[in-house]
Amino acid sequence: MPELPEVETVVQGLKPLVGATVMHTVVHNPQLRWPIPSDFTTSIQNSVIISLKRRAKYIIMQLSHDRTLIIHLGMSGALYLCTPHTALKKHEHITLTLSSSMHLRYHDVRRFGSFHLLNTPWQQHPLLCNLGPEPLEDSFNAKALKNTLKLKKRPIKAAIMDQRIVVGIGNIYASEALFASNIHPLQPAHSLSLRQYEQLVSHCKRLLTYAIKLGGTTLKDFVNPDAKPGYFQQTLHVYGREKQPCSTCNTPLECVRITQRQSTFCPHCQPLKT
DNA sequence: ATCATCCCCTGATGGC
DNA sequence: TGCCATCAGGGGATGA
Repeated sequence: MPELPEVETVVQGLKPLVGATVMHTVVHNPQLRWPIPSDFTTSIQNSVIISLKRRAKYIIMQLSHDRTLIIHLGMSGALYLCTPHTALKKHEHITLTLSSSMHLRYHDVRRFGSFHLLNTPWQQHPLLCNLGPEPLEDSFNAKALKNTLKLKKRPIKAAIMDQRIVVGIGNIYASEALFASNIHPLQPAHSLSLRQYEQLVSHCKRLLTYAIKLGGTTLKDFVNPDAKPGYFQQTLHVYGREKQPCSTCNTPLECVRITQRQSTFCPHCQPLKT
């Protein structure tokens, strides 16, 4: 599934499209996370792609005439380039024909992704105006995070997966960062020491940076909607490893549900401190 | 205001 | 082999 590093990789891979014009658009299935409005195809026609960037897990495509296309890949979304002759796959919902005569296709099995075409500044959009800091920027640091969460009783794992607290940390990175920091996922956020926040922040940054670096292997395959980074297979210590021995102490890993998400942890290495 | 819970969707998986 | 139930998950909507 696309996490922050994969979205970053997709954005880098789409950079060659800057300068291209959207000649023609076909919406094969408008039923995504939010329905694509019927005027989408005419509204985006003849737009020039000015720039591409990432904010949280959103792809921000700046277009001519002060329009912005915001794409979220949801759980299973993928963007890839192909020729017009490439057969349409089952879950391809949108095709953009570009001036380079290439197709940019959106593929999304579970349709949790979204397309929004804006004519207002994207920073003001309801979905983006309350986002927390980027985890790799200096504004995400131990002191600021501890201050933000000093009165919050919710589990630390729920807090760091909250978009308003910090963006881009999904279930995998939250689980792995907490394991690396020896923090129990149910630990109330306000009860963490500054030292623990320093560990947590630094491991979040380290894991995301490492995954972005490995995203390079995804980059060359990004035309393949089924491409999965080797990162997922290789370096996970707790995610998806319930009942398997801890890589540090061999204690069987345990699993709790936090905000409807599986949260695997080592009961020995990640003690709950009361 | 703050949280936990529900829900959207499909493919993979497991039980029978 | 087929059929059904269960589950995963980002994150907005809902309700306590």
